[in-house]
Amino acid sequence: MKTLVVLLGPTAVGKTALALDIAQYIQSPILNADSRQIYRDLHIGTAAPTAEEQALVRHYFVGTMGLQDYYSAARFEEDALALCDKLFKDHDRLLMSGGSMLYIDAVCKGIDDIPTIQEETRIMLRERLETEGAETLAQELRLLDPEYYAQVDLKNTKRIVHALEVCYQTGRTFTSFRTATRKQRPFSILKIGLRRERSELFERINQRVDRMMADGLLEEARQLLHHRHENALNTVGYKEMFEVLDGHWTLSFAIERLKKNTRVYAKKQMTWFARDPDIHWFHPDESDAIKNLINQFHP
RNA sequence: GGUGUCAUAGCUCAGUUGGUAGAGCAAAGGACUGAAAAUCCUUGUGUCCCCGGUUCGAUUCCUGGUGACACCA
Repeated sequence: MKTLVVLLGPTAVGKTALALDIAQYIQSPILNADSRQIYRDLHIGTAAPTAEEQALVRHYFVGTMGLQDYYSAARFEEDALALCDKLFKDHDRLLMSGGSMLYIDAVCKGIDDIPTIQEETRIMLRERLETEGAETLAQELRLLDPEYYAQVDLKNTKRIVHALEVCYQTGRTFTSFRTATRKQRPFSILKIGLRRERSELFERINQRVDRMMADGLLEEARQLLHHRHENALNTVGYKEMFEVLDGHWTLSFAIERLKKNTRVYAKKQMTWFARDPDIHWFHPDESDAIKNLINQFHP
């Protein structure tokens, strides 16, 4: 039986270093599950694996997409499964490492099959949102998909817009695509979660932000300024630097906000992962215990 | 050493004409199915510096401490 070992945890907890260790131990490449490190040109701000680290272990899904390319959790599910299928021919165990919650769940549990929304539909809805407002769109959703309207957080405009996109493009309700069934995988999955004391994690986040600044995050953001409206750059680290480059924020204020926003992100990840009963939790220093667990794992 | 001002949430402060208190920041909790590092929701945590006094009742007024700051020596 083939096994996918999934190493997950909040940002800055120490996944990258441990992943290199584990990958070498089980002789696997690393399948990176990170919705931002997958983009080319986002090096410093996403703390992406460096060239040296990538020379030690083969990495997939790092720097493979252009900033303007459309990508999603569903695409990741598809790409990752295809890659697993291929790599399992030569490996009994593969390592996936990352912190993008929905990406990990898409691979481990599956995500509903919903048609990819075409560019025209997306643009049309975006324009209607701007001209007619969220309330009008919400009322329209009430007519087109009353069931989802009753469930959705009506203040979360993104959700409403997406549901309408699906309704328009397919002529079906968004609800009809939402099966919420857990997909079966042709391999077993072992989830290993990394966690630290909150104060310890926050201290690491602060230090990492300081290091990013020293490594030239502001300059990296300056190079990417003309791509700022791409979703790839709607990202902690770059958003704050753009405010500085616009002259809206001082650098020191931006650094404080960047640290805070990273802490909030880490908290959000922990909340998400805490709901998953399949995760085995460890401190990042417990690499021996983690290796033992991997060895003992016989599904 | 003397005089004055201040002492309230993790921080910076407001406030209570005497009925145990609230803003900002920081923080905490949560939702989540195709943009997810996205998007969205909820929450005030407190010996009001300490010992006494006055009072039905003191964080508030008074005496005395302690600490910080300022000015004078």
